Amino acid sequence: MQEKEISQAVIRRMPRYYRYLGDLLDAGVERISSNDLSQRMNVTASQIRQDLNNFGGFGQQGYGYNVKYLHEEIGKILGLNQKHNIIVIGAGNLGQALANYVKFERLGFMIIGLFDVNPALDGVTVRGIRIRMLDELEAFCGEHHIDIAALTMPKEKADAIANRLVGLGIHAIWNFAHVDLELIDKDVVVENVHLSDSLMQLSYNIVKNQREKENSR
Amino acid sequence: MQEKEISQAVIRRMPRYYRYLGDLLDAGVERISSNDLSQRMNVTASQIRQDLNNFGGFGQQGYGYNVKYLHEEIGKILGLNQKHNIIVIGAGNLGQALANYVKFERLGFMIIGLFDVNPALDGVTVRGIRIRMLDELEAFCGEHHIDIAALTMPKEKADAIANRLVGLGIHAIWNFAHVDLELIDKDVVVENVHLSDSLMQLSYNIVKNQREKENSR
DNA sequence: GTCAATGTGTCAAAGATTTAACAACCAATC
DNA sequence: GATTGGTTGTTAAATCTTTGACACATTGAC
Repeated sequence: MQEKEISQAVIRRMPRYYRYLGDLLDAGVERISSNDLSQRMNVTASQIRQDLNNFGGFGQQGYGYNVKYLHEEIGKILGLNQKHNIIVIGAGNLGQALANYVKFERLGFMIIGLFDVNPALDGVTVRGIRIRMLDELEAFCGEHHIDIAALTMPKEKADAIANRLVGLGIHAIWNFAHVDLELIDKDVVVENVHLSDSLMQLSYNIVKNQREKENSR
Repeated sequence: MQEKEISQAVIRRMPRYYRYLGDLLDAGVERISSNDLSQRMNVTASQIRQDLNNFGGFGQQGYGYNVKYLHEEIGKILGLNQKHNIIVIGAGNLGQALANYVKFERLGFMIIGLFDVNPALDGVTVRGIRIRMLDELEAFCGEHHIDIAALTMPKEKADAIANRLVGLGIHAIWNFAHVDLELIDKDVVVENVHLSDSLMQLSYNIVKNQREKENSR
């Protein structure tokens, strides 16, 4: 039934296309060729055409791509044509930062709940969103349809909470805790944001750069 | 002079090895085989051996890898044997979240400065780090050796600030702003953390999952 | 309406990454 | 100190990804 599995390498590039097309749209550009776009984005035109063709032919020979249409289509591919409700578990700085990020709402990601265990935070609101205690989780999930749970709490508690959420029917986890979640249900979609890993990668490249400079002297 | 370029695909996996080896170390495990590790990490043993061999032979036939030694060596590869000073530009929730993240310090990443343009934040301290106004940037960078600048401010200002930092001699940028930085110096190392992109990837996989479930009914 | 210019979709080649296979080596036991 | 079992480093094959090339459709100028 599946058309054909599309590699995650391709998927990783789609949000970037979406962003560039959005910028072009804002700038009033009506049409664009893969060649023109490739120069702006610093990738090959071939890659752009190949990537887009995974999802069907959005362009027209001799014309290029209609910016508005392509932007919309990529939006659909990424699921941005539907709203996604998010709850954030862990209302510390990071959790609150996510709640304050207005950009997400424009993409259809609505943060509708914040949870924590710290009684000092009970009832505090962040951009109109009330922080609730974790024991209200079950009731809240019963009342609202939740698509995504963002985990921004210490890693020690991540597995337990994640599986509690899975038990409540949540199918997607945006994981900021620095562990690989071990979930009871293998069908749950997990996207990890491991800031330490990102920092270590940066560090590797710094050291590499240093070595290269030393060697070229 | 360069030994051999190591692909970023390999580098991306190194922090994860580092983390697992750290956990094993804490658990008191002395030695581990690529096979055992591969099962814990859910990758192939072949990949582990191949990855590690990019940097030299850390193991011993018939024995495996010494956990402590390998952990240290990967640390060195990732540049964790030296301290890195970080300044954060943008002392909003995200900037403060980074400043509060104690984990980074244990890896040698020291956040020593926070900068913002909001006068209401002037002089406020986060975990002992004083928030400074952006016009103090030049003086601060003159007094301290800065390795990394983390950009957690709105994307509109990112390019200007980034190039100002590059002008001050900073060679690495940890970019949380949702733009591709256009830098005057191509030798600067940039590591992007695009949370929106990550969320869109998650969204794609949610929609994909939905489709698959529908099709299998 | 014709024709040159443009630019996609697609196929094939090149390149990169991952996996499998195995020889060479070490550890541990007897 | 020989022998068995275990495990690496490394080579080769398989797979996946990216790039290049071009047939063919469409546009726009005249």
